[in-house]
Amino acid sequence: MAALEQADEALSEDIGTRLRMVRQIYGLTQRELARRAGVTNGAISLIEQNRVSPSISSLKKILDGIPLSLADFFTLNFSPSENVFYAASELTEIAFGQNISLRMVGRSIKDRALQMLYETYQPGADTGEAMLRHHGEECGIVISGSLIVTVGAQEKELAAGDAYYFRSDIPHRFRNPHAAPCILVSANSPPSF
Amino acid sequence: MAALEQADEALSEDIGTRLRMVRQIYGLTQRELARRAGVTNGAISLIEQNRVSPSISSLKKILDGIPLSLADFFTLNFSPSENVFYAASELTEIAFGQNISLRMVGRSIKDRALQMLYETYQPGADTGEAMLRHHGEECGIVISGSLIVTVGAQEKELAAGDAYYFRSDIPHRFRNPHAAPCILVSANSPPSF
DNA sequence: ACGATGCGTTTAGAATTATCAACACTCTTA
DNA sequence: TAAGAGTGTTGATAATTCTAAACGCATCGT
Repeated sequence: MAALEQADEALSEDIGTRLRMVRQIYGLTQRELARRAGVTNGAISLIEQNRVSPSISSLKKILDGIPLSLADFFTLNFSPSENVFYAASELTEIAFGQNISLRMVGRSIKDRALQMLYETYQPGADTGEAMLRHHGEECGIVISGSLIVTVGAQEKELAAGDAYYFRSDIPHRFRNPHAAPCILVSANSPPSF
Repeated sequence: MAALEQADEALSEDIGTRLRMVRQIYGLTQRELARRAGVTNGAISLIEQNRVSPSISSLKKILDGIPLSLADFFTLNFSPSENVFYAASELTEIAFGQNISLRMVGRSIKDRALQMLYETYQPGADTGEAMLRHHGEECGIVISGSLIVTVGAQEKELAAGDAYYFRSDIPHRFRNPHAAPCILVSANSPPSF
């Protein structure tokens, strides 16, 4: 995990760091990767420390053990800045009215295809009669409390554990007429904000 | 020129053939590339014959002499199947109403995006021996007169109706050594000015 | 015809990289 | 705490790659 803290500027030409990152991202030890690739663990150690510059054939053998192509190895962005895990406190809050809290997962990620929100609807919260519409698709699942969801002509009260999935360009609305708050986790693609 | 006839299936893992193709496409000899890269011509010869598997450091030094990044070297498609030259008869006609004829250059080329220029080359005009290079792709078609076009190691005299399409970072040159002016319609992407 | 020039290839030896086995270190577990 | 299995690192040696200089073969100009 420690190596994942490395700066990503190193990735461009620092083959050793790049290999180490890739290996760790794939959850392999030097010995396990060496065994799969048919090379020695020492060789991988030396390469990762940039004490040698591997031949293409060696590097290819190693990457085959992951497996990963040479093109992908040099092309892909293995930057650790794209975190996998986010603590609850790391979700970024997005203002949306007074009674509604939207907390986004992985706000800093660029060029993504998916957006996930942790939504809290206080009693009386309502996205409004002027139904929401945008491109893409979205889905969600109610965690606690209950919520009335309107999609086009359909309307349903969803309780904890219930879920939905619809095309976002169908007009939709969320409201919580109950005394208890409602918590919902939703995802939509592509991101709407 | 002969090596350009190689099949493109060879490109995937055959580093030697891939290097030779790239070198020839860029119009360099083994010795010239070796001089630029700071390696010996013998090394390049051995690599191109796949008699050795170069170290990353060596390969990088060589590619720096072109110049070309490792990522591009493994990623880019240098397949000769993407023709550079198209005879007038090879332009594909696209129907567009009754009075309009559209003749497209390089119909088979995928994933492109470009913009177009109308160019006139007076007698003696020459973009110069210090070959042009920039990012993107460009193509063109000669309207009247004729023009000598050099792209990497390839050179051809294009007459009215003939055309070209190539990646702009391959050094290129246009000249009109004739007595009559030459009119050319060209397109490039992204726009260089 | 001829030498001069330029091309890719080849070979012996210097330089670099990979292997094998041992080492130091951190965990886990008895 | 001590044994055992896990990890990454290191040193001597074997294997591979790179260099330097020559070779054979074309092409060009005189």
